[in-house]
Amino acid sequence: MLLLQHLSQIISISKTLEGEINSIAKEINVSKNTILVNHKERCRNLFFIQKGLVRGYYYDEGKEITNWFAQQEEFATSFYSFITNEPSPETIEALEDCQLIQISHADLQDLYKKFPETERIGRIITENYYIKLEERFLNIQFRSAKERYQNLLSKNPSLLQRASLGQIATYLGITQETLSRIRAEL
Amino acid sequence: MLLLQHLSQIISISKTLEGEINSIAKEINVSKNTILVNHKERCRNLFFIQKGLVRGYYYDEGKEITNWFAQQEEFATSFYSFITNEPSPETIEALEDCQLIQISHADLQDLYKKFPETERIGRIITENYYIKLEERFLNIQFRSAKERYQNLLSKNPSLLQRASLGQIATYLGITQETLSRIRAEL
DNA sequence: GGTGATTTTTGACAAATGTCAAAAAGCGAA
DNA sequence: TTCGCTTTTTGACATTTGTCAAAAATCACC
Repeated sequence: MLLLQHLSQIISISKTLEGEINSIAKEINVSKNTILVNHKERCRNLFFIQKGLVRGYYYDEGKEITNWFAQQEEFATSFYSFITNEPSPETIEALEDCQLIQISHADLQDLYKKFPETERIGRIITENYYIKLEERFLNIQFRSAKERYQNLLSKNPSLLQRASLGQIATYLGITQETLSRIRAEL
Repeated sequence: MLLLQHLSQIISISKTLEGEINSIAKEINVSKNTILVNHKERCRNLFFIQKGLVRGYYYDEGKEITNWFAQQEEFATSFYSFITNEPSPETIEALEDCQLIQISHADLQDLYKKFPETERIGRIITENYYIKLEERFLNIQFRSAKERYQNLLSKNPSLLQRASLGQIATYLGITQETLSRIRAEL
C-alpha cells in the first residue's frame, strides 16, 4: 500500500502498527466529479491519494475558488473542519477517477492513543504541510499573477493538463480571463 | 511559568516533564529592536513570548515585508528554517522589550524522544498554527485591502498601537500609502 | 461526424492598488 | 524648546487585475 510506504519514510513502521493501519485504512475508488466532502458538512475523514487528483474549493460570491489541489501521495481533507470539528468551509471533489485511502478522525485518534509514535508522524506531516502553505502564502503576497503562473508551470506542469483553466486561475488567486491573457502573451 | 500553563492546556504535564521543560527552557529578556534571528542564518531556536511583541519579516526588493507578528502566549520562530535546518528567509526582531523563553531545536528533539507525549503537543500546536495561517491566506486572497484592515482592527486592535503603520501595511499585503488612505476615509 | 454544452479567449472598460515625490506630523535627544 | 530624524499623509499618475459580454475553440455524447 502506497500509504504505508509513504509513512515509513517518516518513521519505521512495526508489523503490529502496519496491521493496525491496514485495519483502519479503507481503500475506496471514486469516479471523476465525486464530491468527497460537502461544503457546510463536517469533514471527519482524512484521504490519502494513491492515484488521481482532488481539489478543495470555496464559494465566494457564488463562484468556486480553488483552495488546493492534491495528487498522488498527498493527503486531502478539509483541514480546518477535520481539526476543529466545525462544518467544512470547503467542498472537496475528485477531478479524476481516484483510488483513495480513507481514515476516519475517530480511528486516527485511536491510533494516536494506541501507538504514540504515530503522533510523531502526525506532527511531521503537519509541519511539512505548514511549510508548503507558507510558501504559497508568500507566493501570492509577493509575486505577480504572471510569476505565480510560471512558478506553477515549472513546479507542477502536469496540473495544467489535468485541471481546467478556471480551476487553476482561482487557485492562483486570479480570474480566468487574466490567466488566459497571461498564457496568450507567453 | 506562562509556557507551562500554556502547554498544560493541551495535555497534562507530569512533574517529571515539568522539570525537564524547565531545564531546557531558557528565560531571556531582550530589549526593543533586538534581532533574534538574522535573515540567511539558520534559526535553531523556538521562542515563546511571555511578554512583548515580535515580528518576522522578509526582504523583497530591498523592502521589509512583515510576515507575522507574535505576542504574549504565542510562539515565534522562523518556522521554515527551524524545521528544515535551512537558512532563514526571514529576520525576527523584537518590537518591544520582551521576556522570552528560548528552546533550542536539539533540546526539543531530545524532549520529543524522552517524553513521547510531547509529540502530541507539537502536533496540536502545529495544527493550530496551520489553521491560523490558512485563515490568513484566505483573507489575503479573498478580501480587499480595506476589509483586511478592518478585520485586523477588530481582531487585534492593540497591534495598531504597538507596531508602525509600515509594518502593519506590509503584513496586510499592501503599501503604507494605501493603508494610510484606507484609514483616512474611515 | 454532428451538435449542444462547456471551456477558453478576446475586447472594452472599470476598479483597486502601487509608485514616486513631497509635505506634514510626531517624537526623541540635547 | 528646538533640531533632526522618522513616520505618516497627500497628490498625481501608472500599472495590474477585475468585470461583463461576446466570440471562438474544445469536448462529450448521440
